[in-house]
Amino acid sequence: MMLDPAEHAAIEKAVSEIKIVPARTVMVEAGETLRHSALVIDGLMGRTISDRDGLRQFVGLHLPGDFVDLHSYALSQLEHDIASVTHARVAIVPHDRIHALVADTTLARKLWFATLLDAAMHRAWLFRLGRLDAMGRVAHFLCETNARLRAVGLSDGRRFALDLTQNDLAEICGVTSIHMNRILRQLREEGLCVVRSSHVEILRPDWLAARGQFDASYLYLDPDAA
Amino acid sequence: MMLDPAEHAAIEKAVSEIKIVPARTVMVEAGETLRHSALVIDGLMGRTISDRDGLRQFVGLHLPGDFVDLHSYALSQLEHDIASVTHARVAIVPHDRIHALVADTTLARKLWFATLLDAAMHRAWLFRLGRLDAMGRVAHFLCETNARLRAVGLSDGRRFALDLTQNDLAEICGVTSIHMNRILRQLREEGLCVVRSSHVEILRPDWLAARGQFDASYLYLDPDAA
DNA sequence: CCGCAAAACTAACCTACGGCAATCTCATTC
DNA sequence: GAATGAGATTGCCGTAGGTTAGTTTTGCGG
Repeated sequence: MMLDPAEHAAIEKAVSEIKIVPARTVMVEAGETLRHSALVIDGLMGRTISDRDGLRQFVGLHLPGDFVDLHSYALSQLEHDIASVTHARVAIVPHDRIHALVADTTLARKLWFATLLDAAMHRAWLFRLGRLDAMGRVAHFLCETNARLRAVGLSDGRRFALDLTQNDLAEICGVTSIHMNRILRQLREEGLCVVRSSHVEILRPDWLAARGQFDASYLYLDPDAA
Repeated sequence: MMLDPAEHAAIEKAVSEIKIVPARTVMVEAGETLRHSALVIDGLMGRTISDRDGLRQFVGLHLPGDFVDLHSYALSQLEHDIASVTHARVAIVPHDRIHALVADTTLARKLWFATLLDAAMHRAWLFRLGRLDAMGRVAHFLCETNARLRAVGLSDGRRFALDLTQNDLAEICGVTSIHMNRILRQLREEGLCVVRSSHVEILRPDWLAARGQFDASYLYLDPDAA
């Protein structure tokens, strides 16, 4: 988000509480009225929408450093759930303190920008679900996650830890977990990418990006993160 | 967006130009550097992402009254195209004038809110593509569009004009136009909904909402728009 | 009123993915 | 180290939706 140190400190000071969220726990349910937002410190948090049978579609995945629901500040209630994927720690920032923060117009713009990045990611996900087949979706997602993790120093560009079950991946990519298993096997057998027990290794990054038609520009990362 | 008259006037005064966009014209291409945003006056505008074969996925559809690319103000370049669907008129608002507008913190918050609504709609679209079958997607989209058009007085709750071809609908719902044709025929034959030559008539709104698992809350419309 | 293009529609065939039903492999706990 | 349970894996079969290759309708300019 390119916050300068002063802004960083200001946000840090606005934190009221550090919350521990056990793995696979719904932290916020759709429709709840919220008076604070959450910032991921470590672990993975997800935003999900459930269908009438309780089957979930992920609409976002949040890594350490991400504001999960900054938008709840302006919306005050959300139309989706917020749940932990892994065990996680989040910093709680009360809305009234955000209100004080955004008195600084520059910071206000940066926070706005952060929510716009989320929206850009939503659009990339729409493309993924609308135009790619199952393997393309997985490829696209892995490229995206690799790029994002790399930007926060959690990937070396080929290998990274990612504590998602095949079922989580399925809920992200809009396929069944059985089919996700088949796709992962294919990727493995073809020597392109190994996704196994919370660890991902991309053997042919260029190929994966082509297969998923991935172009990182929507992440608006620093140019140095080649 | 619930702007008060003064705010409305302020935005109107910020318009530099009214632009006519012929039907099916790309107005802004991904990657272009933008110095203004556009507000739809009449017609339909769409936001699309193309795959490598040029096949498009709609990631948003904008009706009269919508800001199409307000987010370009903070992002300055977009990762998707903006194209007219029908013949349209748009009001151009230069970014430097928006900069002046957002000096008013209240208005800044409302514009932020407007971009958050877009994001909420993206998430609903993600749910649509990720969890619904083709008929569910169409049902969901028609319910959404009906609700949105109703909010601006362009639908009576059952019938409305919608100048989309079957191919447009296909690009919105992530299916082929051939399959879209099959779905529309089914809806017609089962007496649920008639979509024909730029006109939609919903015969059984409740059924359609159930079929598409549609819940309008993500549109954050006034409560009176039952 | 004709000619043309775009859109709507149809049919026959094919495949990617879903659904179901097992089985297998771990890691955890007592 | 047996018991438990979550997750991974596999096979089989059914179907929603894609593909290809048309024909028919609609709307529009001349």
